[in-house]
Amino acid sequence: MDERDLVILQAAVDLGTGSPDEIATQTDIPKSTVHYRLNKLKERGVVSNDLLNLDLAELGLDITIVTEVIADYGPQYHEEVGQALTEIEGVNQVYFTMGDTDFVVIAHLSEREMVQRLIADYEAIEEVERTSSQFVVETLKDEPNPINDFELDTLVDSLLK
Amino acid sequence: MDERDLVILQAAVDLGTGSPDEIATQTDIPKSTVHYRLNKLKERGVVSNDLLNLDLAELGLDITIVTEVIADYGPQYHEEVGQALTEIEGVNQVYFTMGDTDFVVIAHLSEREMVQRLIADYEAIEEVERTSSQFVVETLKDEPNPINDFELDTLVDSLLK
DNA sequence: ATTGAAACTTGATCGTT
DNA sequence: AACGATCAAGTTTCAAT
Repeated sequence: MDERDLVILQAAVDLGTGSPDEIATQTDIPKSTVHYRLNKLKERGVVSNDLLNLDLAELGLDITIVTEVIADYGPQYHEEVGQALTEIEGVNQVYFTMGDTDFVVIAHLSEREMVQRLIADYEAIEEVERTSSQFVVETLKDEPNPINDFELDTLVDSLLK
Repeated sequence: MDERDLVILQAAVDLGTGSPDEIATQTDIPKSTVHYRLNKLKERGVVSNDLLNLDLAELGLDITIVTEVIADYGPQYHEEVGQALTEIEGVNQVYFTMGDTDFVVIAHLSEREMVQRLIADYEAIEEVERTSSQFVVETLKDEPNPINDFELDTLVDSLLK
């Protein structure tokens, strides 16, 4: 993995595509070179399926944190707090939930030090009252595409409209 | 959305690709028709980015549940329980965590009734001691690709090796 | 809306450096 | 490993239904 791989991956992520042609245009790297590099990355498993599955560990994002966030001041602040949560670097999923907990937030990080920064960022939001974080020791399943768990025709009633 | 759209989407999901050609071969629908249908689905936002981003609400999977699962019998059962959790229909993410909670599980469902089924499935696992579920009222962020939150060059140290 | 066929664009390969 | 040129394969368009 060198700078050139990074340039290619960055372009792929930005463009949301694994097309050698588009990446080549964006980066000014010849498309046969892009093609060659992408193949290497695929062989190594860093990238698969049109770049939309990335191996997080390979990319250094091997720390996952699940955090429950409780906010003050009632429901009218939820949208604002939620928005602030989504903007924190490393935050991947933000769910606004029913019950005592207000938000469940999942983040992927690259280094131990980022964990402190992350929690600090959560707690720096004015309306945040309390957070409770858990380290993920192992990710046992993380399908990019939830629909993979279903045969679509089991959902047929809600779909045929 | 009709049966034909479903056949096309199912093929796309099964094949893991949005290629009109491959879908046409798999389904025996002419590829220009597949192309036409896929464009309509893209216009409507049901599908994007090579079919790997699907609009869950559009697909009827508009209920999300976050569940904490606590298991008995110590760490030697974790792999087995974790495996069982991943196999439950609708379960999308399974994290094995440190702390009092053993697993965090995220599931996407299409109907209220499925929620009871889901919890029952969790609790039917022999070693599961207790579950605590929360409805997701709103998904504020759910990036399929965690790397989108980062400029790759901020991860450069861990990557350049 | 569907389709077969034509036109076009792109991805994959190859040979040279 | 890089890359320009080439070829194979794919996607997109089009005209007719």
